[in-house]
Amino acid sequence: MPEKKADIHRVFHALGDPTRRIIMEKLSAGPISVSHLATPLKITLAAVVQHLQVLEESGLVRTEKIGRVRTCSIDPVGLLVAEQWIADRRSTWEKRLDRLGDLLAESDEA
Amino acid sequence: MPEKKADIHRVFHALGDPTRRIIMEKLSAGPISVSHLATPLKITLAAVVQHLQVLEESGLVRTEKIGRVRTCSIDPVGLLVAEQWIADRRSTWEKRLDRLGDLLAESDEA
DNA sequence: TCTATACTTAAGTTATTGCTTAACTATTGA
DNA sequence: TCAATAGTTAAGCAATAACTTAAGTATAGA
Repeated sequence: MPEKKADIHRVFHALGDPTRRIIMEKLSAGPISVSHLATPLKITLAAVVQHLQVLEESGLVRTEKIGRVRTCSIDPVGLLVAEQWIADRRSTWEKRLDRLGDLLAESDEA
Repeated sequence: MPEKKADIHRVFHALGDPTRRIIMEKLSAGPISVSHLATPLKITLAAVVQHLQVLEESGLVRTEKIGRVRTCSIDPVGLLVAEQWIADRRSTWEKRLDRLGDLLAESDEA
């Protein structure tokens, strides 16, 4: 069973590593096997597998093993969680600016 | 001069730390001084200052020192950079699914 | 002017991460 | 059946990151 938690902490921690972001960029173009994923990266297959574990546990990547080949693909859940957190911050921040604008407009009228 | 690079690496690395995300959450409610920011956190003021440096260098936070008080606030640039990266991945991934859907529809017609 | 406040900076320690090597399992194809 | 392929897992190492302490500077208020 795939470890899918997708809590904010796991997701942002996973995205914090540059190699894992490169993996995400590759995967957004379409599903690919572990060794094909590893080839252009200058690290060992074992290291790639470890990154994939982190990505899968955070809900950013889904994998399925058929025969001896594990195929990896984007799991939209993780990206959604991250997108949502950022949107929440921006929205709170923007609402505050709006209220500030209203207050300034009011004081202009006076 | 404030170090504002806002490259993807800096931004995601900065957001990868839970304490820094708590700082961002606090700041989205409005500007606040360094020591007010530090009070609820269970780390020293020096540690908070270090986190703020990372956040400022990544373009996620802006600070201004007036007198002896440094006031911190959200810098939307950093959040935009992160949001954009995620949106790009999702969009590429979704477009691929659409093409896949078209192909399946075509093969249904045949 | 003198003291408290609000940071700032440097140095050192500890914990976490990313990586490698190496030995292993499971599957495929000749 | 036997070798090559594809991935797994554990152990250990080295770099980085987060944090602390401690000593400093600059400003505010009495």
